[in-house]
Amino acid sequence: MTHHRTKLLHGTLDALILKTLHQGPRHGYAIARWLGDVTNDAIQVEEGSLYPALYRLERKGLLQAEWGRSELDRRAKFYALTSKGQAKLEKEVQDWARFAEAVSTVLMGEA
Amino acid sequence: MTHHRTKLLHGTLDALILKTLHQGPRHGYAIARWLGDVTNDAIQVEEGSLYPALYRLERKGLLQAEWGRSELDRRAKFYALTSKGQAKLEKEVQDWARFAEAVSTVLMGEA
DNA sequence: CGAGTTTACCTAGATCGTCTAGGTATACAC
DNA sequence: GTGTATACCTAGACGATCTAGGTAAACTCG
Repeated sequence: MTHHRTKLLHGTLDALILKTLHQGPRHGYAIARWLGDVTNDAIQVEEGSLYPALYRLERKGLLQAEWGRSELDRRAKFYALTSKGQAKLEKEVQDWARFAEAVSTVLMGEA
Repeated sequence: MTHHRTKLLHGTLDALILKTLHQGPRHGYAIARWLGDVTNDAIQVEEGSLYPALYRLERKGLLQAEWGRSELDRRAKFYALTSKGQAKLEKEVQDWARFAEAVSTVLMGEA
């Protein structure tokens, strides 16, 4: 049904998650939903990508997890950005900006 | 020595190659060099990524290869964009634009 | 009340693209 | 004639995402 439009996500997912949490703690499901919402579904994060990514980030000390209750009163694991995660976010944003500009230069050039 | 700055390349390499060849036939080595040059090395394509990518694209009928001689008189394989490759390029450029805009929206948002 | 849907999480294995790290051969510089 | 740059090739490792399953609880609605 939905189109898995992109292998492009590769390498950017971590940054997207970190940025989402920069607004404050959120549980996993909400992160994916939010990313889809604000990008008009240009970014669709599958759960099989999402949860492993969250563990990875937690294991690296970039996120801190805590069990709680969602807005709808279901059990949910809330993730918060650590200071290490904040630093990582800044670096990744820079990398992205540089890379995206480079790719755009090439792809959008009239040539 | 050089920094392999990015897993971000994932998924965009095909488009970058196609676009490079949109300017006219080039041999593999020259494609990688040109991408590095015009992007100030923000995009660095390793040979171990480059050649497999070229085969992939050729196998799919997006490129056509022909042996010849380089500017420096060494044997070199020149790749040219096919019409199928041209069409693919256009689609990939669109996909990139959409995706990059979405990522930028998220990452650059003040939030 | 009970069936179906949504929320929310989890995970093994497949897939696929890139990178590492080797290798060959030729041309030119010195 | 030794070293460097050009130009290509490839096996295997690696790593991130996706597929496709699964669980459990809460709400919806007849």
